[in-house]
Amino acid sequence: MLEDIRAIGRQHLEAVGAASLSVRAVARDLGVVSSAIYRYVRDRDELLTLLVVDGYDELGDAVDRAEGKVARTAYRSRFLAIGRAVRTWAVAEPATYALLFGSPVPGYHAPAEQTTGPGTRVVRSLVALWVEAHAAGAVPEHADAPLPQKLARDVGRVRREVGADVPDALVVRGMLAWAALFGCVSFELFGQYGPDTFTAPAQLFDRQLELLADQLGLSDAA
Amino acid sequence: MLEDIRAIGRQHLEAVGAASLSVRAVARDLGVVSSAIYRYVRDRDELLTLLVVDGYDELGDAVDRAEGKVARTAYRSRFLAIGRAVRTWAVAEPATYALLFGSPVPGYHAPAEQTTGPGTRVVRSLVALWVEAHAAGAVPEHADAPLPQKLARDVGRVRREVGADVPDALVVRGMLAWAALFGCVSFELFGQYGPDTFTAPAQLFDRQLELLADQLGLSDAA
DNA sequence: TGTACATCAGTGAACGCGCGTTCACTGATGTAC
DNA sequence: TGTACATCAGTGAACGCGCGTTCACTGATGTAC
Repeated sequence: MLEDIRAIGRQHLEAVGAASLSVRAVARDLGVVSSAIYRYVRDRDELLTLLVVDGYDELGDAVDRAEGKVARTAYRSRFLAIGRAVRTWAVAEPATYALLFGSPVPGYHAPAEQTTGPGTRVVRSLVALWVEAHAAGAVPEHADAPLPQKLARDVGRVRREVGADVPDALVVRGMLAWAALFGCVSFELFGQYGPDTFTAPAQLFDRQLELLADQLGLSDAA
Repeated sequence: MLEDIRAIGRQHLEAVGAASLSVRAVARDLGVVSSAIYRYVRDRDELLTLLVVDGYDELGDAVDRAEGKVARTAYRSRFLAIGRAVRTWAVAEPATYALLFGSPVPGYHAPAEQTTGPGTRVVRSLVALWVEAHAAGAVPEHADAPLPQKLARDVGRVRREVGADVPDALVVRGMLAWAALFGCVSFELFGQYGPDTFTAPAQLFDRQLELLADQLGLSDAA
């Protein structure tokens, strides 16, 4: 039943968007009276949380699966695999992607306890990849200028939080790659390129990914 | 009056988001009966369009102003100025930014005639910058692999549309920089970095911009 | 095998709400003579 | 200066709608003896 709610919630997300997602409409499509939903879900917000967590997990699974097909030490290929998996999943589930990475839903605040775990799977995969690549010497030492004080402190905190023992420059370049990766996906999905501009968006994205890998200096062999 | 509608519409956008923007609520805050709005605006959709166009224009103005303070031939600085102006405006107007660059509003389709002009101002500024920089030799010839066929055709069409006589590699790198720039802004504004992660997001963004400029090989002097 | 009972998924009516949009209207303002 | 008229911004009632949430309820299912 919860499974059905999730599935139909997804469909409605696709049809009307998160802000207009309605308990009653989901119930209707479930063939059940609207109040019945409240047996499974406290709130409209909890329904949204369900979809958020579900989405993050699906994305995380897709990324793990794609990454699993590549040799652990093929760092550059792993990065490309992760990126492509993100895009592929996003194209298949645009509404859920929008829920996770688009504009925040006004009035809804994802509960951190349920959400941060699944919500950080992709970035944790990326961090693990960079840490391993750095340890293996598959990423060069970047001669970037030292960071301004505040940023250095922030980056230090981030490094400690994720337990990543890599240089500042790599953290910053990693964050750029991460944000840029999702930026490319969002641009495509949210229609920023305009209609009919790209007949082969996957090819464009692939190139963008390669450039991001270049920017990190990521190579496959150690 | 239209001016007041715009201003209050903006406030509501901030408060409740585009999907829940309501003609009645705007009228209420205007101190006017709800039907009065229809004297100025055909539709709820036209109200949204008003805000979209207004937002694009404000952003475009901000970008132009920032770019104007930098010497035309200081290509790298011009790029940084554009990027910073985008972020600054977005931070000041997060809801309008979300309307323009976040998830599409379900059920609303921006009318191309009114929207594409203002909506492409930033990217046209970027393209102009790259074309000039390339002509001046302030951007290197990138030794990127040739594009796959479909992408090459797409890129060719884009180049023709915008009248930019630059190599394929620069077009692709430019599109990455464009998407990445907005990706960084969206990540910050949409809360992807998590709360309290960056005390100095502007410094992070600045670094990301520099890296994007590096990736293009943009330099100031010709 | 048969009865008594508890559980609990789903019902249906009701609450109070805000929404977009229409329509005939009022009444102040400004123009023409 | 004074009157007649047109314009048109704003009114207020009404339409039909869907929403989230509550609450006492029904009735099938499963368990205990």
